[in-house]
Amino acid sequence: MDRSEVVQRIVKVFRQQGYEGTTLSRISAATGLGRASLYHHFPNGKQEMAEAVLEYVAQWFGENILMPLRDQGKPAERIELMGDRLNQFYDCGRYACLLAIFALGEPDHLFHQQLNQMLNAWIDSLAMVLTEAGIPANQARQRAEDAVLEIQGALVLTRVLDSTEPFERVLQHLSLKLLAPVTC
Amino acid sequence: MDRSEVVQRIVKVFRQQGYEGTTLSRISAATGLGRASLYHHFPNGKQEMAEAVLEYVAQWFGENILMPLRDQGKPAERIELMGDRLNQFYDCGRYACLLAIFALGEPDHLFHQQLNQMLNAWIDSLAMVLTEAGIPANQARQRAEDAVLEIQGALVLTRVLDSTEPFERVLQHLSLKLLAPVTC
DNA sequence: GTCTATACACCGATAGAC
DNA sequence: GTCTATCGGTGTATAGAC
Repeated sequence: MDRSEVVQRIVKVFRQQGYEGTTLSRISAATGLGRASLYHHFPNGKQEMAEAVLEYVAQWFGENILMPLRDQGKPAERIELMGDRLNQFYDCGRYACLLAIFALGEPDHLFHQQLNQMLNAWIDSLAMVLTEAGIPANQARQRAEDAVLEIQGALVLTRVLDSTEPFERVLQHLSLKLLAPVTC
Repeated sequence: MDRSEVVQRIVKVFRQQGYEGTTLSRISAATGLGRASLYHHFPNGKQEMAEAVLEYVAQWFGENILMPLRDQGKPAERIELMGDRLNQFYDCGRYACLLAIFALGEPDHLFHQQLNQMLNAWIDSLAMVLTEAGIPANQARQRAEDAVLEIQGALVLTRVLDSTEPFERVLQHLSLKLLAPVTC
């Protein structure tokens, strides 16, 4: 089991338990590594594990969500691809979003700035696709923000209502809503 | 300081710190009561405090959000009123939603069923207003769910982006979107 | 009701043998 | 690298005086 596999298992714990709810015991159980081994791989302890988690997710997100958005191909297809990847990433909405989880606690939380940048990068990439599709810049930004907003909201509803329906519905209508002709 | 005031201060702690992040020390600091005093008021400790918090919020929510929705008056006005109350409740989106916070952890969390009921009650009440306004039942339910979804998403974005803009924007467009004429 | 004192478990983290 | 053993600190929870 290499480091990437270990980090992926830790990601799972943080996503399920939140930052405060994630304990070394749970991480130990999830990875099969003892406490001391964990400190061998992550000398700075829990915080370093959280940083590794965030780094892994940021990289995955960049490769699987942002890059396809900036890639070639029809706008609609790129957005559909993002939807597929999101569906995979969030397991039909059953997994919570680390952005939302790590944003809890004090507003000046450890990772706040990093989270802010990630979210903005996502919105920006999405907006760029829309401007490419001929949507005015301010409208594009707005719609992109709305799309991310709906995805985040859908994740909450999916968890609380115990149904993947909201998440799947939002994904289904993503490209249609985003690329709808400008009316006003 | 009566019990209600104490509970309100505890609510604040849970909303800011989440369930796991809320410690008796923080509650003690927020209320001015020592550990032992807290156990006098809530013999079952932290869990009972969380239950009291949820009960308080459920009651506030019922009186300030659900009742007005079921009340008399034009649908648009009732929805606007809900928006005002939400704006007050979430402090322009700066406060997180307890529904989302308490939904973390295992899917079969302590409060899951209660959260589920609260969210469903909200969606149902909203859908009822829409059917009253002449919107077909299935469409009404869908739109109501969408509205709650957008509010939850806006809370996440407002936190992470450090701007109340998304939340305020969502509230502003609530009644227009909900009561828009059916097109299909 | 609130205080001091305290019990006990678990937290994150470290040391040292292997 | 992983183990056992252990540290100091903090968590929840209680007991008993006032």
